[in-house]
Amino acid sequence: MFQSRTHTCGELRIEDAGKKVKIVGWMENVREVSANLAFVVVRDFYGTTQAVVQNEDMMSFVKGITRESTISIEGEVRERTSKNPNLPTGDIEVVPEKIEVLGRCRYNELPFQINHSREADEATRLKYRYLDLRNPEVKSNIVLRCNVVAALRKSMTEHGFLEITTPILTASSPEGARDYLVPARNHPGKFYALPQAPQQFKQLLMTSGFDRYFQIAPCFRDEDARADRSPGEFYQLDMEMAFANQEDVFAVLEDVLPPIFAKYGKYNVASEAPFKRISFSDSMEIYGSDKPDLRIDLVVRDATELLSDCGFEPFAGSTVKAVVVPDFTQTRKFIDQLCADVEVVSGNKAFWFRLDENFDLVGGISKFLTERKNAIIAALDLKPNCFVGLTSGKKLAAQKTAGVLRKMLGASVPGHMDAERYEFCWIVDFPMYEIGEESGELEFCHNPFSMPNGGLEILDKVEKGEADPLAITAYQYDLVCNGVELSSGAVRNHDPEIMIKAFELVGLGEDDVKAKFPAMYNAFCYGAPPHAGIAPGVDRMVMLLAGEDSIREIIPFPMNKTAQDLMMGAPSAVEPKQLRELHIVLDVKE
RNA sequence: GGCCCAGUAGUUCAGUUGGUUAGAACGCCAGCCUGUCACGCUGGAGGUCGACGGUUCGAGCCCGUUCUGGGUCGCCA
Repeated sequence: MFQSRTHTCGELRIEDAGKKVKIVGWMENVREVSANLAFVVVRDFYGTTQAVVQNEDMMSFVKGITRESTISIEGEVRERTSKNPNLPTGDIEVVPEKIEVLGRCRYNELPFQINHSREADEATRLKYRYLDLRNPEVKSNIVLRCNVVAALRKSMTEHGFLEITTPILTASSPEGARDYLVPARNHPGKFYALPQAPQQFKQLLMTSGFDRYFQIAPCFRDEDARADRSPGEFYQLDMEMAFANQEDVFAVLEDVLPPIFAKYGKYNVASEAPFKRISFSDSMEIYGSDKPDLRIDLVVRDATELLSDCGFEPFAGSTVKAVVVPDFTQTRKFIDQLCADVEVVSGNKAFWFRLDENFDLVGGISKFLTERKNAIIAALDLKPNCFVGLTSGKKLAAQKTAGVLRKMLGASVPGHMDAERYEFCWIVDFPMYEIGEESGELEFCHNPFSMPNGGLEILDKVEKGEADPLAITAYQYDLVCNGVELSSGAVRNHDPEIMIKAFELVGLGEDDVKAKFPAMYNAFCYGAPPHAGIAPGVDRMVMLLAGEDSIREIIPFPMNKTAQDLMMGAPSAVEPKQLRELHIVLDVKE
């Protein structure tokens, strides 16, 4: 039987000298200094400890052990004659009396070197994720994730929220993303769906009288991945509050998140309550994005009236946006690269000019501007050595391109970004409706569950032609941190009458509401509380805190971009018998 | 589905205008080394240059197709 260790590989100190100990772990390295002197490095979850081998029998035994085998070492702790101040255990070493191999690593060569696994090819890392995770650097992100989740749970519970789990096998939802479907063996031809979010369940909990709900909820969406979006599955800190409005929800997260960000984040400064509130339309106008990075002090200015008729062809009849950077000393090469990068990311061109130290407009498109030089200087408030980046196009395209330009300038021109902090803001007053690009018809902008600002009254006005449906905003909000959309939430529409009216405006009716959301509609007909909620993405939160650029770095067993688990071999073919039981006939084209 | 980037030793990469036997570092193997800690020194093994086709006297390099991976747009109530 395996006898337990007395100490971990991270805890022995100079005070332990003289003690008989047993340590266990992975044999990370053997430094063979001579024929009868070698240093063996043992690594476990907690750290590394050095053992020193000084007799020839033990030397030859150690030489026969492959790296990354698990071993146990029993012996005496002693003070090192040459200490290593860079290691917590660097003052001591273990002199082994007995070394035992617990689990032999059968390979001399690993797919990658454990301590350099982050440099290895990503597909290889994912296939051998259990080895990748042996790397303390990789492991630390998972530990961080555990700590953050535990802190979120604790804080939410302290705020009076109950953690309630909701079904994983549920009904397919007609709106939103593509569902993951699960065939129902006992119901031929029918399917469960994995939840895209516990949205309807949490709203039902509100109608059942649970006042404050939360859940670290797994969510499943069959959509394509991104660097910050894991394919298939992800986790949300899902929460909902009864008899609550937008500000009530804001107050909870403004209380819960900053201490956790400050404690566990790579940067230990987080904005405090209240977070800045920015309307969707202001955010698009000032920052060129609905997820502004407020660490950047640059803003987007409107220059349509000033420049659209200046004679420069791309500006004619277009919206023109400007980003002004004072004290600009970057080279022409830098500017050309910047414009090229903006075009790659946004798909639209960026233009520029400068005001030099002699008060002359120079570079870029300046020759189109000389006639109205004074007006431009006054309107954009230009000082010598100002750089002006310009974008144009339809309003939304000009805004978004300017947003990309702003972000790149902020990140690359020194002095415009205080990067080492977490800067939160709320984006509020999202439009309720939009004209669908494909259909050309009025459609819900986000989801149909949100309460319109103005309630039944404003919807009635739209119906009578007295109000513009595109001007209606919803009590719908995003939480943004450092340019990352952490969360969407809303005050929900709990009134069946308003719900039906909201649907009628997009050409649907009561029957559609009942058909699409039967449980919620019926439940709301039995007396529902006004309620509101939000669901910050746990993965993205941890990614921000860890300072990682890829979401896969903070997920224990991530899938690759095409939603495959290379380690487990998922998705995989199944036995014909399984398919028969599920009443499934495959129709796969080669 | 569109676009961009990458694919050369176990790993990370270099490879000039198309020209002899495709290199380096780390890792691996062997030897040396009595205080290493990214130990050091010497030597060695290790390659379907992602695949297929084309151009050429000659292709890792040029052209075409394709596969794989990543990024991005679409998509993500």
